[in-house]
Amino acid sequence: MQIQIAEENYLRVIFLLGKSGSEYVSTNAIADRLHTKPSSVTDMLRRLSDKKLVSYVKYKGVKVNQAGKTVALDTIRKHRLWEVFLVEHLVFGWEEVHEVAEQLEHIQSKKLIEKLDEFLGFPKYDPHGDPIPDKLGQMPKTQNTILLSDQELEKNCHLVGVKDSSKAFLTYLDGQNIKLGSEFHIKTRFEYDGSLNVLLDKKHAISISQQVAKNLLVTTHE
Amino acid sequence: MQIQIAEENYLRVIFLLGKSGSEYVSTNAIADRLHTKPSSVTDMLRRLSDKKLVSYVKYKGVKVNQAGKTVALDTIRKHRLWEVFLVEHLVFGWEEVHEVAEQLEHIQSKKLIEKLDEFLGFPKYDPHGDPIPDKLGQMPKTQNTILLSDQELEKNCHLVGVKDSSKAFLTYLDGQNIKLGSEFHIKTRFEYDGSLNVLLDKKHAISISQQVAKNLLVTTHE
DNA sequence: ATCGAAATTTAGACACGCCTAAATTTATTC
DNA sequence: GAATAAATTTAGGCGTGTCTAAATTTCGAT
Repeated sequence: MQIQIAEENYLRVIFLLGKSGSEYVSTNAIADRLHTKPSSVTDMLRRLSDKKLVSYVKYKGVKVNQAGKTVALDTIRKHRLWEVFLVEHLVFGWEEVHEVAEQLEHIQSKKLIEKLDEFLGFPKYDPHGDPIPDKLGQMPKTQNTILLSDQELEKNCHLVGVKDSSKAFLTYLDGQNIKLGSEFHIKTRFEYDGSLNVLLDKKHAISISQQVAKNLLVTTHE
Repeated sequence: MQIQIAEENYLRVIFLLGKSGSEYVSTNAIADRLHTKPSSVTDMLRRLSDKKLVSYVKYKGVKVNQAGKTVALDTIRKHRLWEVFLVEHLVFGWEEVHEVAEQLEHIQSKKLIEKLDEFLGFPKYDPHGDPIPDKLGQMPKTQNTILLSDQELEKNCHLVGVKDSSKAFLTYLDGQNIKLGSEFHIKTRFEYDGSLNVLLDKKHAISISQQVAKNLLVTTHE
């Protein structure tokens, strides 16, 4: 059974929106994410259901099943490995890679992806800190992380990921000189709006809104 | 006007089969090269003709026109740059790269291809010795080359390209330890069948059939 | 110049993946 | 619990790209 490019895209998104396939995902959520219409999504869900890649319950939602999860993880692996390539070797910014990786992830060649993995030095995380499944679909053990908004005052921690990978958010972080690995040290937390005064990389004193702090994943301990 | 992936493929093949667009190409030739049926080719030629990318004369053949040539050259550029990447950085054999490059060539991102070109060091030739157009569609000046079958006896020359890039031929060359840059020195030419006794890379005495020699492009002088 | 073979095109069909508009189901609110 | 709003599905249609079978055109040989 041949799996089409669009099908791979849907499976990846259903898997991710459904928290690794554990929850049902709504038609509208998928349509938003893929920039298509809900009716198109319904069409595709019927097809994926016919191919036994998802569990689809009309009017309720959809979930990947075992076969669909395998395809989704494989697609995510390819997507994230290409993102690493683009950032580390072609000098793309982390806010630019998603669109291109969305095309590259559909190249069909087992050998290509294994060689790429090797070329990249078997990376465990992509440029946004998201984990890269291995060739068997196993995710690396996730580090102990908390949101910067939940971090205590006067402790050091490092950025290991972002919850929001939108271009807008990543561009904002670029502007503030915040990147993966950056060190944060919270000096003040304002109860009024939850915003923080932070010392970034021991050098820059900056202010961070709660909205932003809730999308930054940092190490729990120094 | 949006150009589809399949259309890019057809244009590339029409351009190449028609000697850089200078000759009309037959429906069957295209069908063979793309592994489709002649009737499918006819359908596509009508579409490409409607889009003014080719000159198509029913029952006679098809030729790329100026607009089509631009698309073809751009596609060839992408195809050959990816081939260089696969061979130089991912350690693919030159006989393996065509299929994968045929997928990669359709990734749409101007920035990607310019960054890739830079990463590769602006190569002028692909792993088969074929020239890579620059971003304006200009081909590098071709070196003075002749076929090994036309080379004189007792002269040194080097392999700079192959006329036949089929997997079968390239695999044969691999087996004989013949690669781009290999040095040839013809010791004997047998008039009977045109086969050659050759000293390869100053080390190996091998015999080469006329059929093979007619597909090897070598430098004219040492 | 004509007959038969080969090449090519036409006709009709189908899978994929998307759309709009209308109908249906589910959720919410009074 | 009936009315309205929101979410979802159905119906019907369209462009892309392929196919098989049948019709047409061109080419080659006598």
